[in-house]
Amino acid sequence: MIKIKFPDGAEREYAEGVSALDVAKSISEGLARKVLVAEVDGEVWDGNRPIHKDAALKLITWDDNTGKATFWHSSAHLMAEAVESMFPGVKFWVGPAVEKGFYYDMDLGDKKLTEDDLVTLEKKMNELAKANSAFVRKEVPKAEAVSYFSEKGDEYKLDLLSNLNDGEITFYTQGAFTDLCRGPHIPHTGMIKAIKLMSIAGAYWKGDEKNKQLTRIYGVTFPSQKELDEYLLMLEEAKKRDHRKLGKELSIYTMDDDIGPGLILWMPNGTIIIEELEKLAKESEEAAGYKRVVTPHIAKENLYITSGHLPYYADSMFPPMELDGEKYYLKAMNCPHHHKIFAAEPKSYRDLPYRIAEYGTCYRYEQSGELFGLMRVRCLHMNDAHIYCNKEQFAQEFKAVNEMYIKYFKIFGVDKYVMRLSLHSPEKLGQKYVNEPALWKETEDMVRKVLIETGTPFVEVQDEAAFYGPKIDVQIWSAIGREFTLATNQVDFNSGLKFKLEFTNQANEGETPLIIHRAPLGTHERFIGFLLEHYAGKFPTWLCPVQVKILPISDKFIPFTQELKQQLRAAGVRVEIDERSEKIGKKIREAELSRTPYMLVIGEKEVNERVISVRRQGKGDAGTISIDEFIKNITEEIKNRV
RNA sequence: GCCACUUUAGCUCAGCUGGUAGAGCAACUGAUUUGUAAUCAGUAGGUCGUUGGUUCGAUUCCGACAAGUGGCUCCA
Repeated sequence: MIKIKFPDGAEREYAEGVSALDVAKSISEGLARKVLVAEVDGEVWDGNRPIHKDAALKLITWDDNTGKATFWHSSAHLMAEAVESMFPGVKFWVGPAVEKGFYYDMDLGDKKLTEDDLVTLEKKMNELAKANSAFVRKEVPKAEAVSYFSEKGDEYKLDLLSNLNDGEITFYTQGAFTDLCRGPHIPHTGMIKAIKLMSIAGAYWKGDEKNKQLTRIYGVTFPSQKELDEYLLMLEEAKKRDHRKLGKELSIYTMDDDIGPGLILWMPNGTIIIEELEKLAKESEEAAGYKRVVTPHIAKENLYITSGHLPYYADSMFPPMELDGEKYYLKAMNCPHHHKIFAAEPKSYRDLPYRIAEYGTCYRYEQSGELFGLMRVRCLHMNDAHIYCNKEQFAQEFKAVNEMYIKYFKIFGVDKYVMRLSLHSPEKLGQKYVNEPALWKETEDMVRKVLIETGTPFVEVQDEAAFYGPKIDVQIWSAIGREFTLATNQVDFNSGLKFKLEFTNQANEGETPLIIHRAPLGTHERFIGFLLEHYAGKFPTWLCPVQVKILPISDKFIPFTQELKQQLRAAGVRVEIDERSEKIGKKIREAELSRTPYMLVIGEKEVNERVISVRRQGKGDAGTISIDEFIKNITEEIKNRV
């Protein structure tokens, strides 16, 4: 007999060799039907794998993320089984669970998959699922595994095997399909009740674009049809928040084939939002001691040779234009221009920290496949600034920048974001990163220290730094789940040296400043794209292109509404009148759909009593109020940016 | 840039297997003068993304290109 200890502390005795599923059954049949996998002494195990010694056991169901991941990983095997039955000779690479579902990468030779194939595959998977095939685990000696896949001519699995040792190789078989796999798996295929194959994509082997491109199929599965339906409905809902859809509906921006891909035309509504954001940025930057500068959109090649951008990023810049025997590039970043402003006049330690800011226009030749609405464009406006300081000032400056981020997030009510401390990879020094190991270590430690001291939650990631230094990226997610860097705060120990920037220190010696690159609001493009999705189009009043819509009940009341409009405009409120001879219901409907925060319904009663009836977007009738009081409230709301 | 898919009126979308196109909303005109999410009628609007090819004939079939979409790679 062995002792099994449960998470609640209870202990029960079972025969040696008992499985997690047996244990579940001893508790209840219903539970046993739900158990997908188990944790045995903290290690994830197949539910039907025998336990031979005393152990702590946790039964894992769909409610647990580990359960979902296992379910989806097993689903990937089920899909592979279906694929192999349809396309014998297919070779598989890896098929992991992802955040929502799973994929499997495979080499189908010359066969091109189409969406019709997905439908057929789905059918086949459903059929195979109903067979209730158990996932059977088998430990295999390396030599045997190698010969198995050698016979199949499967170079991909042989590649995986080359990194594994005897004793850690297991095969899993369900039905007619056997795969090299660490496991664990759910008990049997019958638990997979609802299947949806989402898309076909090309994916480079090992994620390297120099390698062969494999076919990747994405799918998602659920233990019930109901959950799949709910998930698909949720996807539909998310699409309604997509900034590309909202941007069109609310006339924020447009694009045009004759202008070019990734080039945004900001319509009047979008421009109002831009101007409000700039106003906010200018206010807070002025308060934080920044000075504003303006620099040109282009510069000579030599600037980017000095900055070191050309060797690293020439491919991401628009090709140069030749003028008077000189090459000029559209700027892809503002920093070199700003460095030249720093260098224009001699600096002493008394001038530091020297902070200059610009809503700079940058052009980046993003790969065509990378463009994505407002989130990834080729012409962008950065909320950019550079802070030149000495090492003693660094912590304070870096901290102040982080505080500005947090202040903005509060204003916009952003709570779902991750601060990512992006570090370099030592093995890529001299390639992706400037070859200054000591400076890398020093600055990375400084940044980490500031984050810890200020209690800012963050995650560390390797190989995400800028080429000139470590950075903090703020990661956010689009409505359809794609991840983006919204804002960035970077340390640069390199450009000061490259541009021979200097200030005279207290000892009357020349010293190179540290530079902080920061863009708390990222770019107009990405930030407004993000805000559209964040607010689902319902901007707070201070950001709204049209803050008040006046809706006269009939033509008779238009003179009064014009008077009202003048008063509101004089108070700095953006206001429009719907003068059409439509019924009030229609005017309200359209004002609601355009997400106008305040609607003022004006009829006979209002004109006679010189009051206004207020309706709030999404909230309905808000009662009657005096004109003065309304103006006082709304201007207060706008001023406080609530 | 790579893989897959898509492109029909301002918008959302119909249009079976080839015989040059339709709806709703929007726009315009007229009627209506309206009390908190769509008043009625009429009019106009499209070389069916561009460009080659197959065909007596292409929105429809095939190719190229462009733009967009889902991924991969990339992302200063």
